[in-house]
Amino acid sequence: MEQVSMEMKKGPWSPDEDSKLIHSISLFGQGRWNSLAHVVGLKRSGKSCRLRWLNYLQPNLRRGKITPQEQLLILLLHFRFGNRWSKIAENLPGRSDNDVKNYWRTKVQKHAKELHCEINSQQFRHFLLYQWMPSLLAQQIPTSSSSELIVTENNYSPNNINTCPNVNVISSSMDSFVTEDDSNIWNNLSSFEDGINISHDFSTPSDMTLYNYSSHDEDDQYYCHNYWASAEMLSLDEMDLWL
DNA sequence: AACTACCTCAACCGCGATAGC
DNA sequence: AGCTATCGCGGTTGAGGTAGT
Repeated sequence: MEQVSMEMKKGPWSPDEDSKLIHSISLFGQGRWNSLAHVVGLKRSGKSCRLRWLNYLQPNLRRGKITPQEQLLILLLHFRFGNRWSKIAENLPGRSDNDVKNYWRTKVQKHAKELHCEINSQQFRHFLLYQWMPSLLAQQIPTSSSSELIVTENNYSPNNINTCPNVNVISSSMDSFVTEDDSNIWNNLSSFEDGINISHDFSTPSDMTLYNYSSHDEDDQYYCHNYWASAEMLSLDEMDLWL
């Protein structure tokens, strides 16, 4: 059982507590968090220790801002997994579920609020797909102009999103995207981090975007970028097939 | 310089799932 | 089968930092 809460320290961790926890994990490994804390004299709950380790102390965690590539992945994976932050974080090396959750709450939810959209509404999903995601792609390849052009021509903005043509039409395709078999998203990826030898026959925007993220080759990224941009020119029927 | 509003993110909480006895 | 401990997840909070006025 957890130790009596009045004995437990709460709040920010001190460097000394951090080093005790790291030392304890180096000796005994992860798991049995209450015992780990007790062994090295940490007055912390097992829960608190686990959280501190997973979100802050464990090696290979990435600090700093979420990159445009990571943002793209979060948006795409959220379409598929919903608020399953740990599931999304599994696909973002070095990021914790807390990082993903914080990004979603501070950036995405805020944006939905500014647009006067429900976070899960068709309008907001459409905005993500046709404006936000292409703009994130454009940030990755600043020398290319096509996505910037697309966004400009669409002329989406917080003020006119509700009047954009077709804004209410896409939801059924999104629903099928969300319920698609999880494994499909990786169909064209041999590995996440260094997936280089991959077919260019993307079947969905998610495949393309994930490939773009995984590729370190500028030509490949440019290809992906234009592929995405060209999707904007497809009819909605064709888009349904993609999604 | 001082104040305020907003943002970021570390940490906590509650709850359901699972394991072990 | 039932109870208890532990784990893991998603939701939420709030302290500290930063930008704007």
